[in-house]
Amino acid sequence: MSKITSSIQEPGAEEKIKEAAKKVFLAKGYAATRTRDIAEEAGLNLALLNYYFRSKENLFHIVMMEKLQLFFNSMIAVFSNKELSLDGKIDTFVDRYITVLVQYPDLPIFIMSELHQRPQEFLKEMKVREVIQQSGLLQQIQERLKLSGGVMSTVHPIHFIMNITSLCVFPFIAKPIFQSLTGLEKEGFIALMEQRKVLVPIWIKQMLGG
Amino acid sequence: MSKITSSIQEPGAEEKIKEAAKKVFLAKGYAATRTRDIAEEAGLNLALLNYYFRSKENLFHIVMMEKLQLFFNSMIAVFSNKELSLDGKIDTFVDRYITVLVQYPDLPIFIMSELHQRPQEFLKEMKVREVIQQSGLLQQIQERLKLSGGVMSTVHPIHFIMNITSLCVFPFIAKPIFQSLTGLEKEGFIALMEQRKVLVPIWIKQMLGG
DNA sequence: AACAAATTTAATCATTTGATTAAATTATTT
DNA sequence: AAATAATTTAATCAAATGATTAAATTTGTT
Repeated sequence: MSKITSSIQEPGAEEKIKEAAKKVFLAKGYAATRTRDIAEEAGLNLALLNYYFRSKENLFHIVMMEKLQLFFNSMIAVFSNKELSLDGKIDTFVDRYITVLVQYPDLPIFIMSELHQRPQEFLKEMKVREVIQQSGLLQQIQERLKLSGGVMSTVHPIHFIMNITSLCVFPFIAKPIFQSLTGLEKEGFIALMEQRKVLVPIWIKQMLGG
Repeated sequence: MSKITSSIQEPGAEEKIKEAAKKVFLAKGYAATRTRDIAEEAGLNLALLNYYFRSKENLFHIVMMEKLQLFFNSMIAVFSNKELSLDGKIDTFVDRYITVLVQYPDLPIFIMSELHQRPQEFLKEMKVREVIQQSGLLQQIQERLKLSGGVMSTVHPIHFIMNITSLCVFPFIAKPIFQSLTGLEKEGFIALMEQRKVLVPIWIKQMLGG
C-alpha cells in the first residue's frame, strides 16, 4: 500500500508540526503557546516536536523567521524595484500589501508583539536598514518633496514610510477595536480594507504634493 | 516613630503591587508575566499578591481596565468635545495623543496585543461604539467630505478615524522596526514623534479636502 | 498593657510545562 | 528474510508556576 491516497501527498510529521506551530504561535504568541497545543494541532505525539525541532525556542525561531520574510518580502520587493517610479511604488505596494494582510490578518500583531520582546534577536538578521537605503525610495521621496516645495520639503522622508505603512497595517492591528466601533463582521471589515487599496495611494500622493 | 520620613507618604502594599503589576504586564504581556516577577518588582512577598488581589487573572483585569481608560480617555475627551470644530478636534487630538504616547510608548502594543486575545472580554465594557456615535465626529467628517466634493465625498467616515489613529499610534507599535530602519536611539525617535504633532494634522486636513 | 484584627512571611501544594527516555513500531537496506 | 536505521509512542522527569496555609509579626482598639 502506497501512502498516496489521492493525487495529493500528505505532509510528513516534521512539516505537520511546523504548520501547526505557525498556526498556534500566530494565534497566541510565543509566551501563551504550549508545546502540547502544537502537538495536538498537528495530531502527533508531543515528543516528535523535540525530536524534529529540539526545543520550543528553536521551533519558534524558525517560524518567526519565515513570518518575518512574509511580512517584509512583498514590501521590500516593491520598494527596491528600480523599474518603478515613486507613484508606481506607492500604487503597487499598497495593493499588494493589503492583499497579503487580508490573507494573513493576524500577521502584523504577531510580528509587532514578538519584536517588542527581543527586538535585536530577529531584526539584526533581517538587515532592513541596508535594503531600504539601497532601494532608492528615500531619494525618490526627497526629490518629490523638493519639487513640490512648501512646508514638507524639509521633512525627513522616513515620515512618509511611516505614513504608508501605518495606513496599510494599523487597521489590521486595531481590528478588534474598529470592528467593535463599526459593528462590522469579518466580511465588512475586509470590504473596508479593499476600499483602502485605492484610497491610501490617493492620500499618500496628497501628502507628498502639499 | 511615624512612617513618614519626608513629606511624601510611601504607598501601601496593595498599591505597590498594582504599580508593579502595571509595569510588568505592560512590558511583558499577560502570558509572559510571572506573579513572582510582580512580587519581586514590588519588593514584597508573593503571597501578598493573592491576599490583596485573589489571582493573577483578577489583578490583570484591574490593570487592563485602567490602561484601556488611559488609551481611550484622551481620545474620547477630544472627539466628544462639542466646543471643537473638526479642525480643532484634529489639532487637539494629535497633539494630546502623541504626548500621551511619548509618555507611555509601550501602551499601544500592550493594548492591541491583549485585545487580540480575548476581544470581547474588555471591549464590551468600554462601549466605544456608543461614545463615538454620540460624539458628532462622524457627522463632522461627512459634512466636510460633502463640502469638498470629489472622490472622497462617498467614502465612509470611519476611514478617517482609521487614518488619524494610524498615523499617531502605529509608529509606536512598529518602533523597533523604525529604530532599526533609521538607526535612531530613543531620543531621536521621540524627536520624530514631536515633529508629527504638527505634520499629522496637516496631512489629515489634506486628505479631507481632496 | 492586653486583646483582637490585619498584615506579612516562609514553606508547601497541586498543576502545568518543556523536555527526555526506553521501548515499540515502521521503514529501509543488505 | 534478516538486520539496521528511522520514526513514533507512552511514561516519566525536573523545573516552573499560581495559589494556599499556618505561623509570625505588626497594627489598631479597648
